Amino acid sequence: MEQSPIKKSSVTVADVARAAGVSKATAARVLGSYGTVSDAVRAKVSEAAAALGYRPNELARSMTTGRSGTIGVVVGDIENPFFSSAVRGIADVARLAGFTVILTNSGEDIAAEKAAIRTLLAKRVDGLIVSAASTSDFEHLLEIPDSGCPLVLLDRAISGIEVDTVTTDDRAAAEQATDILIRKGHRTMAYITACDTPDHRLHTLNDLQTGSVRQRVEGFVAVCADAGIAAPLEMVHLGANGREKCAKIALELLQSPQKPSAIIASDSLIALEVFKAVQQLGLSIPKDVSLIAFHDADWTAVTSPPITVIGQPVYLLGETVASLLIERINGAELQARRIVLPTELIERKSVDAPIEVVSSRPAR
Amino acid sequence: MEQSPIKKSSVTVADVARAAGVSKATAARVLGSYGTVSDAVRAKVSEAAAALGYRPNELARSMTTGRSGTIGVVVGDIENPFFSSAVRGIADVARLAGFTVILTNSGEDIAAEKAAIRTLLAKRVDGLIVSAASTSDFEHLLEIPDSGCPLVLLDRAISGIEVDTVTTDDRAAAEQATDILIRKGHRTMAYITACDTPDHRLHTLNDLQTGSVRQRVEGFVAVCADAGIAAPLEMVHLGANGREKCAKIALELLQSPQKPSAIIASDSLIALEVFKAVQQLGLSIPKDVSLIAFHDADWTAVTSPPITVIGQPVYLLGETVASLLIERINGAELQARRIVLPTELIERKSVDAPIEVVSSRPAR
DNA sequence: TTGAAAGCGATACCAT
DNA sequence: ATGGTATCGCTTTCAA
Repeated sequence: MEQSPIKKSSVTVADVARAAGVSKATAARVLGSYGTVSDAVRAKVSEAAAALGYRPNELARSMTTGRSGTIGVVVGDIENPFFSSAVRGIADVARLAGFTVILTNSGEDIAAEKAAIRTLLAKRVDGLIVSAASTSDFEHLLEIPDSGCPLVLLDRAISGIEVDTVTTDDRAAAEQATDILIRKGHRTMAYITACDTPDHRLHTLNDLQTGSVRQRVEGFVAVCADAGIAAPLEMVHLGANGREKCAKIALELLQSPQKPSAIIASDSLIALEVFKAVQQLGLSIPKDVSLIAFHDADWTAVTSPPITVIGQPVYLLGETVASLLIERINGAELQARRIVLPTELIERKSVDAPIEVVSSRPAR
Repeated sequence: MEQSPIKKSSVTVADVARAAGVSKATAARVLGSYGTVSDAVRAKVSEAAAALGYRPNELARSMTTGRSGTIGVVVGDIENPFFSSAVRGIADVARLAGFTVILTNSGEDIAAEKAAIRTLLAKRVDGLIVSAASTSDFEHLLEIPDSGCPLVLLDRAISGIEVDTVTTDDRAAAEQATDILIRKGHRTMAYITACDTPDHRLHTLNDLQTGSVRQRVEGFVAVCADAGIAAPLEMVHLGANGREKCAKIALELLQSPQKPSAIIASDSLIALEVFKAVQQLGLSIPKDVSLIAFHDADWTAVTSPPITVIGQPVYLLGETVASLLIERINGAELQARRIVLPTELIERKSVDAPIEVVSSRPAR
């Protein structure tokens, strides 16, 4: 009496081999498509496998081959369109190369990031892509290549760690944006970011733990300084993570006595909250306040006015980071590569001269 | 002469056991935290493990325990904010329960979906969440529970398959939206969806392969029929997948002699293209055309005018589907549950009466 | 509490 | 071309 093909415990190579009347080794050869087998045997085994409903156990295979066919990805927040787009790029390249993606959200929390990496390493991913939450706390990242697992950094470089890194030219982009604003006559600006410090104030550039933001603020500050604007660091506003906090910051800023005449939003989520706040207060862009946002989110083109943005090749960023990683997995032994993708300032209608130019020249 | 702790091939329980001077079994007990060990031994082993830089091999563990601690997720497109939000919900619940998520994009392609599922099953995921591309081609889905792997359907129910399913009340939502439009006096409407058929035309409701869309169109058609509107099926427009195709459809529709006075967009991506098309043609919402969109994407509140939408609890959808799956993984043996989450019509400013009401009443 | 040994499901090396 | 068998790293009886 034959067993029904639907049995709980799975069918193994041994089962198939028995059914086909060959050795385990031979059955394994055809099922795993390696080695050499005669056509006759191949047919017999395939048939038996189909009849029994054989499904390979990739875990067992991974254990002996040492490759899991999996790459781990750690990002801050998959809900952020920036990351979803990058992840899509990663996933597409990975799939084409025969890899599968394990995705984890760190929520930009360093402890969560560490835990995620530990888990991923335990699952023996063939490689790891991480968008690091901190530029200073990265010992756990160093352990990755040490344990023999290739690592590629996404969007955020870390100077103390020699691995492939793919970023966009954040500094140049920020300089360009700031420059445009200053040329228009802006002197009081605000750079809003989700980054934060314990006391929510920015004392030095070293307080900025997100690599990309650090670069941008450096650019912002440098251009401001060149223009003779005092204390540019004080124009950087931290802690805009999550809708509420973000809205609160935007609202306070726009109602403050030192209301900036222009705002640079460090991502599209922040830009959206700024936009909402402006509407809510009955102000208008760019008359009352100019706005430039990082990330050319799809909706930024349809608002009134459409928003001037720094377009980043996000999908490409994902594709590139995945490609580099896969090269490493396949054994490429080269120096660490640092790829910087260009951005593009897309001028729309959210920037204009400030209403009252507070110039340093004597009035009248 | 001791080996450096940084050796290529990984440190195993056996290595730790040797270093700690205990048996492999004992070392495994403390490293895997199971069984009973004396405190003294535990300390010794832990110490040795730390010194050697031991990292557990989850693959090996999975092979003997039969659990991989992983759940597979198959969605159409992670870049679509609908799915990113749902995936975030899934990932959060999964992480709390100690599971990790393998994410795959099907691109709504049935072959890709099948391949993904095969791979996931081979990797021995503990459970599977899929947003099925087709309501009719689902034999491959049936094999999932047959092979002993719990399956939960996300957002799209399939009548022929008895598994847990979490959806939103698409039909009711569509009825409500359609009703609002008709009450305002609209008779010529357009329902735009990414769904498609070989000839891009909708002959019968059965042509609709996406579960959720099928429900919505049923609602749309039913309410239209109730209102005495002829041939509502012809008001359903297919193939709006991808920016270009989507834009093309919107543009054609808005310039056609039978220009609809109202449009229902089946997701936020479509709504955006419609919005762009309207702007591009110099038309205005809601004067020239009314618009209602499925999915309360964040930006829909800030456009001019803000868009009336059908808010879906997407993150909750993800959380729920993950919770159900995990219950099953933990052995829950109940009948298939079909959970339908409520939606909420959020009225903003994109709906108004049509300019010229083509009524069936005699003119004047 | 601890240890010895038998799997788990594949691959891989060595014969034949 | 095929078969026998050790092996991967861990868990899990079963004894001691």
